[in-house]
Amino acid sequence: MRTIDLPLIRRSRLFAQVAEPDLAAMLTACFVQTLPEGAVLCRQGEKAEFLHVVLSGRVGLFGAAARDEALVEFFGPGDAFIVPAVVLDAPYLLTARLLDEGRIMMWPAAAFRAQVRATGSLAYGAVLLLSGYWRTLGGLIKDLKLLSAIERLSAFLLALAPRETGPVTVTLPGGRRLVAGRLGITPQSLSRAFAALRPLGVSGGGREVTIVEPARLREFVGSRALKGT
Amino acid sequence: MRTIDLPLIRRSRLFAQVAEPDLAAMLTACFVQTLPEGAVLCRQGEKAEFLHVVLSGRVGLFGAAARDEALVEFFGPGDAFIVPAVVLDAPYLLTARLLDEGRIMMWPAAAFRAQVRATGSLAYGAVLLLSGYWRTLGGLIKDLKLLSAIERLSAFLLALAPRETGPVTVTLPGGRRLVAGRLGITPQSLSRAFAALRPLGVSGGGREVTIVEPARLREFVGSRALKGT
DNA sequence: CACCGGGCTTGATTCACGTCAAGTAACATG
DNA sequence: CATGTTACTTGACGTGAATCAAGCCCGGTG
Repeated sequence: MRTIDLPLIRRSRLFAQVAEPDLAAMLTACFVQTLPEGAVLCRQGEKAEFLHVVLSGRVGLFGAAARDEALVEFFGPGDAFIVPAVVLDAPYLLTARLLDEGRIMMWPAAAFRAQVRATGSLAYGAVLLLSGYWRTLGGLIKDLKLLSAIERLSAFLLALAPRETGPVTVTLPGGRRLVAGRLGITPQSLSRAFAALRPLGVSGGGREVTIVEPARLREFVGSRALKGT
Repeated sequence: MRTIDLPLIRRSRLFAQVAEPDLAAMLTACFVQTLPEGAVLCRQGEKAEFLHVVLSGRVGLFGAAARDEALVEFFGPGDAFIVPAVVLDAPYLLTARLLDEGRIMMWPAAAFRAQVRATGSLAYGAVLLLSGYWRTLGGLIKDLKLLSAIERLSAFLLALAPRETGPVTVTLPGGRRLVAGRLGITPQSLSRAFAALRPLGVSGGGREVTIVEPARLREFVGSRALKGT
């Protein structure tokens, strides 16, 4: 555990309410690893052994099936994922893989379970974290069931853009292949979706995409999709 | 609050770890309502005002879009839903509607937020509850992205069936329209999906469906879809 | 009994997206 | 400089599911 990691750990929502001495005590059981891109942190079907907290880099959660796999969600610094598998002491539902090189804090499952049960402030942090994730997944399901591929891409781009009216340039979180997985479509379809959005002022080179007029895009997806919200 | 409700409340995972005197104190802020089928408990986009705990009946969470809406998940007795919106003090992401007549406990949002922050055992219960829900949604997304409609129906039926080998009769949680929404397809497609499964030993009258040989169905969905789990 | 309305099924057609297959561009490697 | 290699785009074609449109079955009502 390097001292350089501490501020990153502190910043996680999981620890926001934990008092300083408690935090120090908790972390004695943990260790930090630097891992390369592509490293697998946990595998679908295996028993939960560690809670992982992302300190740097990004992690993707994948669901595997016969031939292909789908990205379910991804996480960045400050996120603690697979909390559910750990607290319920259940097998991992998904496979986690590093999308970049990154530093990951490992927290032995049994120790974490005991801490959550014993420390109210940690449990509260977990509630906040899980609440955010639940909303993310709920929104994802809504999108998958109700929106077309093009609409989902629009919504995705808008979510990436800061709430502005002028032209914005957003950076895609990874290659197009990854984005396609997140949207639940193939890379080819993603390409077509980008082409379909070009007339609406979405010009995309490589990993950078600029939206000429977010309002227009917002109106497009809004009119076709969301009523409330 | 009727005394008849207490055992139901106790049974909820949310309160599993809460000591008896604490529980009594918490419940002073709550009240219980009997509501008819179709009653709307909360509406997408509105600010969270109550946490709802289902005591009897079933509740569906729907996402609304321009013309249609999709069922995201449903809940039964013991479930406390929209915890995330309440603890984050954020607008509801989804609309909740009663699928049957049912008794619902209402817990004012501010009071619940304060209790979760103050009472570790309640926060721990919330962590368990949310963990379960996260896994449900994660599985749902995996299914939506990787499985065909027929495969999703198979998996859904198998999840309803007790872990048996012999012929099983399962009861659908509501009309076919509802099931179709849950699976992310139209009622017509559901009908066709049932027809497609008939050769595999799935005979469906009305709301009861009997599976002649669960193992065969399991093999069907397994071979085509899930590798690990 | 005739009548009607809602839920389920079935058929014909349409459409979105996946699949297969080239083709292009950027970059590293021999 | 030729050559992979990888990432992205584009086109042609097939398919799964939505849509449109009847029919069917069943319970309620006059």
